[in-house]
Amino acid sequence: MAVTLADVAARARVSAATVSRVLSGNYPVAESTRTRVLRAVDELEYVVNGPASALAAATSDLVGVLVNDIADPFFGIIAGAVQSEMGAPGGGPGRGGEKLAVICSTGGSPERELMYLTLLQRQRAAAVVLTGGAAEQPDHAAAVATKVSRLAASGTRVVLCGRPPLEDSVTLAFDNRGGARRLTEHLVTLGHRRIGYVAGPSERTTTRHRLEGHLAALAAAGLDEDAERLTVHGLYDRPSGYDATLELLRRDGDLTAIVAANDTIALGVCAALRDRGRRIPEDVSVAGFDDLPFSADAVPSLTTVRLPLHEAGIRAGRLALGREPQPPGGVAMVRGELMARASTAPPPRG
Amino acid sequence: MAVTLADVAARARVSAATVSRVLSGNYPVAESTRTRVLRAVDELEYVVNGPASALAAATSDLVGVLVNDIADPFFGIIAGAVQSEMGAPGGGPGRGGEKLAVICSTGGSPERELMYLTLLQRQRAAAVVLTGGAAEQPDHAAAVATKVSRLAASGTRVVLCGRPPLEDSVTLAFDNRGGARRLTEHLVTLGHRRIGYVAGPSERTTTRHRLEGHLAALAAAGLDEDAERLTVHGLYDRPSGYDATLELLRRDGDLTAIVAANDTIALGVCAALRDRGRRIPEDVSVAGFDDLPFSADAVPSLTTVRLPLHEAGIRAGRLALGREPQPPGGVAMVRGELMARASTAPPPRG
DNA sequence: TTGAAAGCGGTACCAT
DNA sequence: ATGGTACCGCTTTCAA
Repeated sequence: MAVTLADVAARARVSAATVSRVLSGNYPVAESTRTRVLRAVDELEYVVNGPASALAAATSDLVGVLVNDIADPFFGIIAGAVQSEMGAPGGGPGRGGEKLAVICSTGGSPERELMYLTLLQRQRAAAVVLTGGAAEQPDHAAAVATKVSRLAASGTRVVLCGRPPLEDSVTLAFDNRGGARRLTEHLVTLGHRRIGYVAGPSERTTTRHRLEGHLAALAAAGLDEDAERLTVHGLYDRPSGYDATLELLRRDGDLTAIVAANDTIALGVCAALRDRGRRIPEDVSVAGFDDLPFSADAVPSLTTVRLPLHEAGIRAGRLALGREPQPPGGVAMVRGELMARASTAPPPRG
Repeated sequence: MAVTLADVAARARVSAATVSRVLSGNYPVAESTRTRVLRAVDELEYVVNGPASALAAATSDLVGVLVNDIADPFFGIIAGAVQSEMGAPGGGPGRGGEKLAVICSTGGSPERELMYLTLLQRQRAAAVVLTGGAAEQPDHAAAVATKVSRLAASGTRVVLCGRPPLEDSVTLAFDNRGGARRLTEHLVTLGHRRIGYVAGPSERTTTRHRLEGHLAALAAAGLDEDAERLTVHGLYDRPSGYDATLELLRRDGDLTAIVAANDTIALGVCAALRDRGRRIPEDVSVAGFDDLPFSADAVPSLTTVRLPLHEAGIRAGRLALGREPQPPGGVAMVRGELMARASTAPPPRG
């Protein structure tokens, strides 16, 4: 049906083996034959059969990227960066090393995470990048750890991005604890005393780490008495931020600042504050986390921790492709930058 | 190295053929053997070899999804919806029909679009979903059309989503012209006379269609004299919206409304207006397009055309999987809903 | 430098 | 209902 290697070989009057060598380019071939083969490839519009190639070579050029939610720009930026690292231009038939990124949206579900890992194992993926905080249920964590080991054992490189280190893999860890701590410390320095916190789902590592940083800052300032009461958990989405804010205002109408566990939540926080007649930042300061392109518009924050998502994605991609040496200890820490916009600092009322 | 079908067959004391039948589930097998095989699969932690399977069956369970920019929520929503349509839960070893969505970010580049199509052809993808407006350069359009035909010829189903119909494929077309027309008509009805328009890149079909709708509405109201002067082109991103707005204000400082070709642009429009001291919507109304989750926060629009992106993605997925019958004529029109928020209507000054 | 041929791991047709 | 067995298209020794 479709054009095969044999067809090309016949037209170029060489053996299939030679064509294969020309295309993979990792074997010496006479220049004259080489051009002859390439011409045949061109004339026949030959396109390599990926599955056959993967079967014979025991590895495919697929790279899996697991994200919580593909519609969330946070993951979109990382995934896009990973993918951009894969694509060497010039998509001729030759396997110029171009990899294909398979982006899988787990919706935060541990089951789907495992399902996708299995699917990628089935595809004999060259590498897998796992992004986003991990679920903390012990059994699922163990299942994931096992899967990761299986993948690694079958030659799939595994890169963890923004989640706790695991055996048989490299990790790019975000400094969530430190970033969150500096964020709240900054608010405290400005004089805020009643600070609300809108956290993510409690069973995620990212959620816990950011919350720990926040609490550490409060404790250091002796403000941890009300901490628990002024913390509300939700999902990492806008509606949760909205609802959580209403709840916070119910618990303490005199808050002067609200820290959102991420920018998407901060969006909802702002909307709720506006709907309750609070001006931002004159009445209440809002602080965010992450590095979303629209956050500057939507979150007129007093202060923000900007995570270098794009760079992190690029590095994750390089690690996945083995283009970058393993970090010492297998873990590289990625720090967020504290962005304080003093001009929008609100007058603390506390 | 890895566990193979033969291993499972041996352990279950059946032939490889039987194991294959049990796993694909599309052939009668005695219940007793069936359970025996499944147990062996379980005990051996067998995972099908995708490439081998794809080679033998001459089709893979990969579905390609091409988007302009994975970090743009517009495409994220569509891609996520397509993917959710692929994943039947229960990721056991059996090929329960679960497909793997390969999301490819072209960055709007025609070359990369072609490259990814080739890559997907190489993978023998089961289907390909092309989203986003097409480039209008004749040669590229022809190249894409050819590629699509090649793909279709080799058994890959092709679905076009939000782009002009093509041979050998089904199309889900957004009613950009109609939506944009109704948007501007609404502004005109409210009394606006000086309406600016921030368009996307001029070589995209989406851009042209939306602009045509806008111009048609202006022409119908006899307002098309200044239309060209009050139209600025840019990219579909925030910075372009910002810059374009500054340019518009330079050309006519008395605009009472600005229509943005999409919500991302609208974000930039709002930012620029604020930076220039204009209040929204009291001084200037901003209108958007699309259906981004944060647009309600970021774009306090007078009016918006809400495209049902999620539903469109779902339908695209169904069409790609052949779960939905082809629409009559191969083209299904998806209309956007006009969302007018009367309460935020500004007083037209014109 | 090039060719011949043995797999790689399933699938599906043909028997039984 | 099950087994035997040619392929599927490419990669990679091993020879020449």
